[in-house]
Amino acid sequence: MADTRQRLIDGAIETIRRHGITGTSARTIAATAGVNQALVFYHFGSVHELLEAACLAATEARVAPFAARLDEVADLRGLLDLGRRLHAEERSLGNVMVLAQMLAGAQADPELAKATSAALGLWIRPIERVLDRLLADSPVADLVDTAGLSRAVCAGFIGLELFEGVDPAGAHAALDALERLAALVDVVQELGPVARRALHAKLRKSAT
Amino acid sequence: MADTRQRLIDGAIETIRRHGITGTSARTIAATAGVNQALVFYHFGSVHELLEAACLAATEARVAPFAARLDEVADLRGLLDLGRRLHAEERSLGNVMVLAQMLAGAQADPELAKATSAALGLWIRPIERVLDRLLADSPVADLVDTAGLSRAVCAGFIGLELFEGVDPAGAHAALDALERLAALVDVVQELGPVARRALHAKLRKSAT
DNA sequence: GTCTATAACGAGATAGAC
DNA sequence: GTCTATCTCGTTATAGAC
Repeated sequence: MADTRQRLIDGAIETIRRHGITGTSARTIAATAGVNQALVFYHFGSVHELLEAACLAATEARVAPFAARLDEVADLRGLLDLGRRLHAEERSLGNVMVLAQMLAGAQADPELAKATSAALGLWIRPIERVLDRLLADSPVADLVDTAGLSRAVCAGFIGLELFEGVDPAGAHAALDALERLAALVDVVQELGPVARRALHAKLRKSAT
Repeated sequence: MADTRQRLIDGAIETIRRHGITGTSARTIAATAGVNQALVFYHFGSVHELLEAACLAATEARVAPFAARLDEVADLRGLLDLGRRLHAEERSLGNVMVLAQMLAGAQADPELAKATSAALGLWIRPIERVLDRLLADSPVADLVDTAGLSRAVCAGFIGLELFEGVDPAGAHAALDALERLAALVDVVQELGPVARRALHAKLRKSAT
């Protein structure tokens, strides 16, 4: 059957989610997928290459519906709402956890690093686009780097996901705190023209 | 010698930094430490327990001088400067990387999770203290949760550290973007009383 | 394409000499 | 306290039957 490839990809993702990168091997993946261990090497050549393929495929599948919802966001408040919903969904569907584990494994492995970076890019690009759109006419527009900010958001999600694994209550408090901080930017956006100009001048001065 | 324990602890940290959690074993640790592999089990009982001890010891050693410097910070701008210096130092000394790897391994392992959470607490508590101190008389004081914010900062550092392993330029851009965002809070802090009251009222309204 | 069998090796852990 | 030797198991990967 041609869907053995797919079963292996799904099995790889599920194994990373359940046992982490340290508990992921050709045997554990094959057991999860319900296929023979040797098929990992027949179809993908190595565990490595299977992980790379699985990481990219799973991320693509997860980003696609998210990107569509991003395009419907009208303001920063809506973006925060979407972010919280996404975070809740990720706790069960778990693509962020997979990326975090891949990222950990990639630190000492240039090949994994390349694949993981590509997968991360799938999240980063749509987030950067929506930030560009929403901050276009903001008083902080020319002082905020959306390319950097989108990467910071992704890094934050990953850090929080790992944090949640060892301290769920702490991670929840952290997310709440970040939302309130982001609300600050939202409030600044809605300030009157006088306040905006004052703030703008101050920001310019402090941006050196 | 009694310093074999210490050599193993140092070797464990160095091994995690060099080979990640996936490349860390009794054998690789012993090789790095220059001692016999069996001594891991004689001194610590298991690789697991060695990792827990090493993680806590290394974090304590790294946090102690940092906590002293935190107490000397006078304002938010100074805190940001210290954060950037810390980040640069961490790239070479690497305690954050160790924590990130431990965190990844802890996701599927309750015992490691407990030790890692304890080590993270060593970073979180002094950060929370300085945030409490600096934001005490800020217009956003009662709208910012310093407990959550300190955890978000730590999670962010860890996410950025992992990010840097696969995309150094992107991680750098992310850090810059975050600093500019934090500067926004700093600017708000220095607003005049009229603007502060206006902002405060808006924040209150939007905090529901 | 899928299976069994197996090679070659590294893992955690222990026993026992020194 | 440190070493060698060893046990048992899981790991990647391949060879070859079907």
